[in-house]
Amino acid sequence: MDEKNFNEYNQEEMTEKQIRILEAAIKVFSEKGFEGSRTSEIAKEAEVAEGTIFKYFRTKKDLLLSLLFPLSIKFLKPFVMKSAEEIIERGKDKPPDEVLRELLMDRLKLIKKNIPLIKTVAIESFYHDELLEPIKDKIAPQVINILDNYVDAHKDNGDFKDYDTRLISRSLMSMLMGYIVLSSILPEYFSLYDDEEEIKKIVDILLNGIKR
Amino acid sequence: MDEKNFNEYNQEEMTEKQIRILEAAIKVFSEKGFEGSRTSEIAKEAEVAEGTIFKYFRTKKDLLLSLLFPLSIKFLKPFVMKSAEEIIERGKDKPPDEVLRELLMDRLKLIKKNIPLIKTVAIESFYHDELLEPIKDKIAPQVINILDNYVDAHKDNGDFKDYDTRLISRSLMSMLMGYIVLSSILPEYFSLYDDEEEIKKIVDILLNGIKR
Amino acid sequence: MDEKNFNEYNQEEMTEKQIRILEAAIKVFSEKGFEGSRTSEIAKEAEVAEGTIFKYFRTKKDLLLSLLFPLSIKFLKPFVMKSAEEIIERGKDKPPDEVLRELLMDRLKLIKKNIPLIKTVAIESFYHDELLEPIKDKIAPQVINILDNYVDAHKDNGDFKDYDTRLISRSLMSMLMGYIVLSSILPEYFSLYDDEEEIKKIVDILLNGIKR
Amino acid sequence: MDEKNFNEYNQEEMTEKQIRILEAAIKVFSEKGFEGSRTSEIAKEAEVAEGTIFKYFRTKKDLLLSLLFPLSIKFLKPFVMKSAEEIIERGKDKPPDEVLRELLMDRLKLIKKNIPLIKTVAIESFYHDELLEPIKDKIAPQVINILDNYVDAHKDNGDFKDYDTRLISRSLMSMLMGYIVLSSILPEYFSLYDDEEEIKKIVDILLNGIKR
DNA sequence: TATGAATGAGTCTTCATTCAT
DNA sequence: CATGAATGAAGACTCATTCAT
Repeated sequence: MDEKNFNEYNQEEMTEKQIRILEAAIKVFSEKGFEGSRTSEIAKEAEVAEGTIFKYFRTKKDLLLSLLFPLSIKFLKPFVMKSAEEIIERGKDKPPDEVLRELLMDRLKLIKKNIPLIKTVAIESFYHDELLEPIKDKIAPQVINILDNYVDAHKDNGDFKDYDTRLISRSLMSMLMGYIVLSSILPEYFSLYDDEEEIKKIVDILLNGIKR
Repeated sequence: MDEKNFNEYNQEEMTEKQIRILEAAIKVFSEKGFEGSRTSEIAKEAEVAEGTIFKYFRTKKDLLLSLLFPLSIKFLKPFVMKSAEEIIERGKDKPPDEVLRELLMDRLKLIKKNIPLIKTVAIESFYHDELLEPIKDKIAPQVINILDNYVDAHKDNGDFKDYDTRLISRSLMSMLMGYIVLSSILPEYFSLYDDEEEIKKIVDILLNGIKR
Repeated sequence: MDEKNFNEYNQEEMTEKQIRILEAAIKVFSEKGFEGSRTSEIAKEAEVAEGTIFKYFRTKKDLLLSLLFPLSIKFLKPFVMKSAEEIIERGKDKPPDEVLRELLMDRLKLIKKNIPLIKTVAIESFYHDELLEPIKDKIAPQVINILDNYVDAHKDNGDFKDYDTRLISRSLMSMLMGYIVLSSILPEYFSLYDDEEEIKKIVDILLNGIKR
Repeated sequence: MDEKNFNEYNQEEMTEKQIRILEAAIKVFSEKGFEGSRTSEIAKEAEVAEGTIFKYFRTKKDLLLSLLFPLSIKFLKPFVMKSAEEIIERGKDKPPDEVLRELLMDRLKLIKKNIPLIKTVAIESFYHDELLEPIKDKIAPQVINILDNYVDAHKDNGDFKDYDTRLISRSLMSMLMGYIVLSSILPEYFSLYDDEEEIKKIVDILLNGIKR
């Protein structure tokens, strides 16, 4: 990274070895944290020599910042593709709860497939501004924009109440994140049903509230 | 810590210097992460010699584990004191939305006052089982128990629907956590109103949902 | 060392750098003692970076324990090779005093060439059981066995009196060690003649005693 | 010590606490070596506060050098008192082997009672010239002088052969030291009989040799 | 006089990074 | 390109020594 911003990586010029290193880094970083990880362990995990890492990534920090690339590839791309339009399009002939369930279920699966990557980027962004900035500037806007569009569409067609759009978007994210985080850290307390059932109840509460 | 479990620390046998070190550790750990923090910096922050840290805390890791003590003191004690009974008691002559607002507002203030401590313990518990265990065994049960009691009381008197108690508790936590985390990381997107107003809307959504 | 016992080192798999470190360690340890030595000084003496030491020897203690290898190589191997048989063989056509002189002279030269190594291992074995054990189990038995064989042969052919074999072996060692130690620490008192002459007199006393 | 030479200590101006510290130091030094010993452990052993040690001995090194005082008190004084004259006096009406046995037995007991002190001073004198010098200049001459006198007396009256006096003295020391050191380090090999019997055989060999 | 809390210089050891092969 | 031996700066931790009480 460094001078190049992470978009420049979008060219699929990554060698197989480079990808292996990046994936090893995701694994090790997510298990030990960035500072707690050793380049030697990443090298072993990637089955390359330690020196090879530094052929592709100038520093260990570079390796961390480069995680933004797989993050946007794996996470953002499908997010964007299955975009608001599509969801709303299909939503026209379905009740809003069903659409919302589909949407959250889809995101849940996507997140669960990429927990180590997301966990690492999320946590390390607290400590490294160089990581936080691109998230703020590139990734968050896209995610938020899609959610906002979805919410706006439902507000427009009268499905949702007239809350601030962003408040509703945040509520969706909160409920999904809360489920993922709490049920994974404290499964004995918070892992109640299977994902399908959980999402159903979450959507129910989100739409109708808990008050009788 | 060592052999004693953290409850044994409840005796206020801490010297002023020990407290200063612990507070410096909270500050530095929360800014740099545990592994990224230097004992030299903690010493400077606490205005003690580096060696003094190790008089009180045998290792740097010990210092981390000792954060469980202020966590339970600062965070759990008032949580327990303003207990379910009190809340429900006062709740009898008030509408449930007002009670819930008070409850969340109170927790929000408490959390916001202790962000660095909570952030550190939360994040580092991913990487240090010795930290996770006491949280799972001692702290989480107490917090969850109080919430559950509150929710059960409202279910019993017909205020809340008949969802699984734990699901409702989790929803309360999710919405509060989601607000705190998202509005602090991405304030330009998610810091919408002042805390008072935010809590009001969060409670409104929780109770009544977003569906028109 | 670690799990492997020191015999496994017998493969000459040592790099030149490893040997240089070991020799530097012998020098510095013998001058300052193990605890009084600094790894930084050993590194300088070996002309390697301090970190390099720890590539080959996991800890400073490991470096000490590894001295057993050169000790058995340099000291035991020739001891064993010029073995009892050879000495006795040659002894057949020579008077016993001449043979004993040759034997002690030979050992004296060997010891004097390796004073720093022997001194270090001897002294540090007081303080480190991991060092003492292999000496007791591997090295001492071999040395003693050779001496015993030599003594027994002379007892058998009537040269020596019928003392306990081990008593005679010990007397040989005592007289040699006593000479080496006393004449090196207090040369002004105990360095009387040259080695050749000293050994001659020592053998004379050992064989015939001091009583007129 | 430092400026004062160790004779100045001869004034029995030592407090009970000072003595306790010195004895604790002997114990700990002999078990761990000087550099391997901690002043904290010596303080605990002496049942005084750590700071108290430094009231009496300016530095840890001072504590080591001060061992010369008990060494000369405990070891030299009786050596000198039961002096050559006395031994020779009594020796007049006894055969020389009996006298030698008594002499060595007496020294053996004295040494065995003070092993930790002697071991420490002996070993540390390799590494600290400040310790070696007084030994060379004050202690060794006295011990050697007594031995020499004893040997000379026996040479004069025709008991001993006409070897160099110092050579005979050294042989006595070597045989005694060799027995003590070897039978304590490798008792399974070299601890053959009880002290009385050992000394008898040692004297026998010294006087008459091993040759038939 | 005796204490022991506090100090900080000094130690071993780790680990990201370099570079000759 | 890839390697991995070598580096040395930096870190956690120790411990002799000081000093206020």
